[in-house]
Amino acid sequence: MILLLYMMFRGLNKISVDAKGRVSIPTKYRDELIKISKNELICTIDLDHCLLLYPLKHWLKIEEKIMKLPSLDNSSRQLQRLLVGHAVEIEIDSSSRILIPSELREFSKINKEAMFIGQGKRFEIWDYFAWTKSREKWLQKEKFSLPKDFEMLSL
Amino acid sequence: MILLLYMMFRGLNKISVDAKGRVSIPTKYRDELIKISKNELICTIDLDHCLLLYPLKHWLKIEEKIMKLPSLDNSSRQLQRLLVGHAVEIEIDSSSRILIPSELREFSKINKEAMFIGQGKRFEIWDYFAWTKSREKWLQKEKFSLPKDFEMLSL
DNA sequence: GTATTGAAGTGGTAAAAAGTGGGATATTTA
DNA sequence: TAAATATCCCACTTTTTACCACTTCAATAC
Repeated sequence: MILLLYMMFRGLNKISVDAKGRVSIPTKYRDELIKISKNELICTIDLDHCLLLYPLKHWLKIEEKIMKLPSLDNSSRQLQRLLVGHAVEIEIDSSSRILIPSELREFSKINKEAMFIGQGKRFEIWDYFAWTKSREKWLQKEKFSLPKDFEMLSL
Repeated sequence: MILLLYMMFRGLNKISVDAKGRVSIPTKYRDELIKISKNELICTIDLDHCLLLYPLKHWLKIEEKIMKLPSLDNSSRQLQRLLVGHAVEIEIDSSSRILIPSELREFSKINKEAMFIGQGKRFEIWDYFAWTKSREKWLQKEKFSLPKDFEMLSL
């Protein structure tokens, strides 16, 4: 694997979920993920009904931002309840698997097959079917409406 | 559990309420909660019809802020009556349970099943059904409108 | 092509821990 | 003092977790 100073996760893997809700971390991420997270991970939900997997250290920065939002503002409270409210500490077991808590599995509809997606400093975990269906939708690109500042984004 | 200098509570647990109105504190929070609160807790109501559970020490700061609001302002008086007016001291019993006062149970519609949610320095306790219903609503994310400064919040 | 080795993936079991309910005792309140 | 409520303690059930073992796949050597 190519080594970088600031490691970014990328790419996607189809993975299977066993009866207890365990998924094994794709091999190519294992060593790096354990190293940078010290096996302290946070899993939480995303507004798009998938799950987010963060190294704890990185999560804490996000959590801090979220919890500083004003307590009497409705949207802020909602975001706090959704993201922080669902955040669970998890760790990689001796077989390089993580156990996805049943609440999060239920929320994300993850059942037997999932998609594990590198997204920079975090991963997303999708129910496989939900992933393919969502992707189709995203590819109808007329539905894109990027914030103003990014309309000229050069890819 | 992962130890931090400034511990934040996060995550959620479904808990059952027994006939006496007791709920057991999820294990992962117990030690930390007893430690930082010295088993002096305050339970009060939230504007969203759930309950709030604070370590006394932290509650006192909030109470002070609320009571400093101008007495002749209607909203302030309302907030004072609601939050300070409903605040009750409670403690964790020898079985790591708390007894939710019947008035608060009644207010929050908490009956047999509840959701216990970590929210930074405090917890929220919801009736299970009310929680799931509210969550659905929050997830319709087009309804989100965060304060200006946070619109570009990078997760 | 086949055998061997090792790593990775998968599934299961058993021990431990946590959650739950209920009875008995104590305390408060009317 | 009686009734209602709160508290403590024990026991049962369910869930969780750690550990083990088997299968499958891939790479290498013969």
